[in-house]
Amino acid sequence: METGGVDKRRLYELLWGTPSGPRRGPRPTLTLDAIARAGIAIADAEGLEGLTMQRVAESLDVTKMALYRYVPGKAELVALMLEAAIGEPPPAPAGADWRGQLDDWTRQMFDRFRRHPWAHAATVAPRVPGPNELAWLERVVAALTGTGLTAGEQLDVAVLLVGHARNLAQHSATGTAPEHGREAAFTMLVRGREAQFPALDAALRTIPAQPPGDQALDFGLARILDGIQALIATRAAAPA
Amino acid sequence: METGGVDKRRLYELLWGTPSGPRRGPRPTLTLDAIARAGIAIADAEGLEGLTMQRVAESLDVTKMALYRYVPGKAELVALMLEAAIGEPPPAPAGADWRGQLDDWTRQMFDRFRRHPWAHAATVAPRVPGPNELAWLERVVAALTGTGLTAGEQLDVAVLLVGHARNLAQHSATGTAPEHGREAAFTMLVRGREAQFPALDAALRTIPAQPPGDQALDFGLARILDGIQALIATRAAAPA
DNA sequence: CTAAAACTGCGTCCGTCGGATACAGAGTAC
DNA sequence: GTACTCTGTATCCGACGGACGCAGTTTTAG
Repeated sequence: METGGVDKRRLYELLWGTPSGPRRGPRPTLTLDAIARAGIAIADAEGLEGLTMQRVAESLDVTKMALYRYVPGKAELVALMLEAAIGEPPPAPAGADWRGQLDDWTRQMFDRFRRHPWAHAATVAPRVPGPNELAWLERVVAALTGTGLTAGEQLDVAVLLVGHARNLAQHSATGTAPEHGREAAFTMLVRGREAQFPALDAALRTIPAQPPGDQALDFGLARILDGIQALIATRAAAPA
Repeated sequence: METGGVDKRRLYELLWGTPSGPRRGPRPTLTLDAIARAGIAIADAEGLEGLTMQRVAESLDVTKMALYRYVPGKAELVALMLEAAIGEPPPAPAGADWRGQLDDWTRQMFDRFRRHPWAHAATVAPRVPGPNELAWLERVVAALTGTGLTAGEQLDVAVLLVGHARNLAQHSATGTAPEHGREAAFTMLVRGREAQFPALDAALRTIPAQPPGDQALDFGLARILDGIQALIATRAAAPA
């Protein structure tokens, strides 16, 4: 049923193509953007499994097959949804150094992913990046320009940060349970198997009540930025 | 079609349950492990979309419905596949400090994810952790015991490292193109839009021929471990 | 002003998927 | 030996993604 394959050429046109001029035939009743937004609304509420061409069409008061006049298939629809859901990057915080900019950047990215939990699954497969996605990347590179990091390292930083934001957004949105933290779930599993997981058991015993929040995001982000800062310091001390 | 929902209670039994004693009726012709391994072989070759109950059954010379005597549904099968594919954690390198242990741990995890590209998609949804998954987590906590990090921080480190390994394994296995690196793909997109992505354009011009390998994994891992090391240093200097 | 051309939206159809259900046979415990 | 229970299978279903062709509508060419 699901082809799974993405029509890369057509998807590139959809993502980067300019709105065409006057065409022949009846006016299209739909817009790519409206379709993408309808899909986003459904996926936000019920996930990618709940996203059906039928449901998208219904929410737009159109037949299912009408959608295929705009989008080659479901895979390309999800790609368009992703580009629209990520949106344009927010303006860089004024007067911030590279660290402040990257910190803000990561938290903004985290927010987008958390608002659209399906986005994680949508970014697992290799994909054609859209204008918005490239604009986000541009922000990272711009923030790191002049720090002494090579271009390859700047891209590596972007990969590192977006990966962290995406990873933690998943943990935050689809937490093991609404009422318990992840520690409670682990404790239940370790109980009675202390011999098998001694270190884990000892650690879980010392854990206090977990304040809800994005503590894991903060922790990882601080470590990553500390590590980058250390590298920049060595580059500044001994420029190549 | 796909229920999407996982039977948590039944899955817990499958993952953690002990092999039952003598039962009545005919001997089962299959094993949970054999089914999981058959599924892994198919998913390794064709991804999760190519994984079908039908195909798994065929490769085991059984009817499709026979599988449902062992596994409640496809979601639980994938969970069992994941647990089997991750496998037991390798022995910790002898005589290594926490950094050496975590470095090795992350690379080993990276290897598992790269060998099974579908594992990333399988770990997007919240899940019931199996014995192997918990054993891997135990290794991280054990390595960090005595460093002054709190239990919560130790778990945060595990989340950070496994996220990085999983993220980079995806980039490595499903690279944008076999012949070009990611930089080549970006360059094609930025070309002609230099005004829109000035920093990215400038960076891409300075990029040398990219030696294939796991450079991005190394870079991010080094930054993360540097950041953790800095935190441990402050804890050692001012113990709470 | 007319006619051809092109494009939209839709109805119908198909193959495949995950899964429910019911049944016949095989093996075990009493 | 007999009753019970578990296995494997055959059949069936609804839902999904997508192909195809038709009819209507709007723009362009003459």
